[in-house]
Amino acid sequence: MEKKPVTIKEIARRLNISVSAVSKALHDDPSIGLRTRMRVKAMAEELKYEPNQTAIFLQKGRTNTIGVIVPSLVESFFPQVISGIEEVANKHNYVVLLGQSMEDPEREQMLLETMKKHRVDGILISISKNTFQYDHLRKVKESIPLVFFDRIPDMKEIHYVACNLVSGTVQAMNYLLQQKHRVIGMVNGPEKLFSSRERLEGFRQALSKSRLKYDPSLVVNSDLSKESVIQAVKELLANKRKPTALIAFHDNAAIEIIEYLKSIRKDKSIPVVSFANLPMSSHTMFKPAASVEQYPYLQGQKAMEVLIDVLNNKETDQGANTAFYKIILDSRLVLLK
Amino acid sequence: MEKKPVTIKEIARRLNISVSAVSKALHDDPSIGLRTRMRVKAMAEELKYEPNQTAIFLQKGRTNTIGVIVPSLVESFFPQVISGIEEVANKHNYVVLLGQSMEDPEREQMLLETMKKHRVDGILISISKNTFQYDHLRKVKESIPLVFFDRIPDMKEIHYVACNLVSGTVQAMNYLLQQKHRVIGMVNGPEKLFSSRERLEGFRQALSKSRLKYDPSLVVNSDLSKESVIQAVKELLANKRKPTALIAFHDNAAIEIIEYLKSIRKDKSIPVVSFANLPMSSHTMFKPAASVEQYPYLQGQKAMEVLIDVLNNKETDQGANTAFYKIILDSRLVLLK
DNA sequence: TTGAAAGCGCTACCAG
DNA sequence: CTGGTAGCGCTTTCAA
Repeated sequence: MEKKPVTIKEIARRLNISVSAVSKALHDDPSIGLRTRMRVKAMAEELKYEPNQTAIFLQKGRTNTIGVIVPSLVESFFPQVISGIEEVANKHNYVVLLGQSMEDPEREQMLLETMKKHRVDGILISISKNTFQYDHLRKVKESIPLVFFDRIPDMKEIHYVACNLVSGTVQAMNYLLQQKHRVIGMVNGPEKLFSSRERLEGFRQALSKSRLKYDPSLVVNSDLSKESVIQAVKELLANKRKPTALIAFHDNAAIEIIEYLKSIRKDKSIPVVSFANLPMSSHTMFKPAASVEQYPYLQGQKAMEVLIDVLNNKETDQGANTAFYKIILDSRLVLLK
Repeated sequence: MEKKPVTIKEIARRLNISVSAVSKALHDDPSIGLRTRMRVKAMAEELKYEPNQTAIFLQKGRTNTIGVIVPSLVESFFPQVISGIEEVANKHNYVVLLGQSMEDPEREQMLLETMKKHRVDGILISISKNTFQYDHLRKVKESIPLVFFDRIPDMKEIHYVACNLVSGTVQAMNYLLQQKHRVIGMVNGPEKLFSSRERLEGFRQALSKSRLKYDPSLVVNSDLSKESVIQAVKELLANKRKPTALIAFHDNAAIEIIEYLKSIRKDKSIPVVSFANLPMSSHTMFKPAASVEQYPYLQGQKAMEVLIDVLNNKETDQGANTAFYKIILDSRLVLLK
């Protein structure tokens, strides 16, 4: 099941020419005579020669490999992002090294280091929801181009692509406000998460545009576990101003919330709007009334494009590059039939 | 954002010793005096030396990287397999190069070749549902250890791990037979798919054990697209012996089927049993009555373990290894509440 | 038009 | 205990 691979040297030996000639011939270097070029190609073909990439990697100092770190593939948002990444990566001759952090900052750090060791040319990462300390990210950023997507750390001087959740949240709020809801509650994510803060910002903006006042007790943070989400709902329902509509952090949370509301027979009265992390085609029971689409596939494509750009500029520029990509896609509220 | 990396040679130069001494010191080679070993380590630390894996890869002839090819990450079965793979891969210091074939045999071939170029140590693959021609697989198998999982090609002399779908199908049938169904229809997958044939086999075995005769017109193949699945259902319902229960190829198909049956108001009368490819926790409307669990995570773990074994034996054995792993996990029918 | 040689960074073998 | 030295397979000047 294994054969010793043919090398350029072997071809040279058989043809009684030098390795450098072979190398050049294989690359169609004009300085090599057509005749020998042909002979080399023929021999390469015959011997089924395949260049040893690892040697080329060493020589070129690049691996044509990019690392992708996601919190978890189980959240179906990320497979879609990865598909987008893969599409443009392959088109540009890059290959994808995958790692799941499992929402564990230590694993995240370990993955970053492993990928660095493997000399990936760049890394695309969506940080774990428990990552609040960014030293490991900063450290890696010193030596490898990093592009963040979807879950962005609160750092300066980084490249990232994400959805504009502020406007998404505003849209979600407006939808509910239009339906005459005046007391809207929000089950948010971890307080330190960038995207949680964006949601909060949208929440406040929408209220102020409608000349309603912001009541902090109507926004409850959760760690997105089922228990914590339901706990948050309980708190909201116990509020003196009881909300008549809810905004959930994402579809998974929304589903838990709706299931819970149904179980306590509040389903009819309280619509829930959320942020998409599921392919909403799936015929879910406990479906939210509307969801903010975040275009995972597009995010993946964009992130990879950014990385490729950074990689290309790195070759050209000498060091001190101070331009950082901040690509912000517009999210869009989708009503679910 | 980029620094020129420290090499072993640099450390040697600064310490006025040889590179080989440094290399050995770093590896705690006992032949190096404690004193110099310490000095080397200290210097390495100070300079933040990190070994260049690509050089080591070239030298060692292995990359500690394994390729994983799945049809698509969107089918949530595969992310779970990958998680299993990743778990044991990381434990053994391997890293995962990912590729999605998108059910396209040409892309599948392209991915195999790319991974081969990148000199992965081995490949885990679940073939696309349109792959009926195995030349590309055979070719790669010549030079790189291949382990198949879940979707197995009809080839000799391969390693694979899969679920025993025959017994799973028998269980599913028995479940329906116990409920006094005597005319059971099956919406199967592509005829050439190994797993389709296993389902068919289970279908027939169950019937014969119950002393019922097998009626070929009650099994209809589909390509698993929504249209094709619904077409299959229509055919079955139009059969002279109209089935009173159905077995679907997998949950996705089951959902389409149930949705269709509801739309034509047959829902109550026809239970549907399927094979799990969804995390069934998801609160689906149109849920099948029962589903055959296929343990994706476990399959991933086992497949990776097999590969590691093959890899280790390869080092030891000289060529002619004739033992092939065929790991068959038992599937189990799970009733959905 | 071709070849020799240096070197990418590291390991390993063999003398001292 | 330590240091040359010879590669791993390939690219790339620089001479010839």
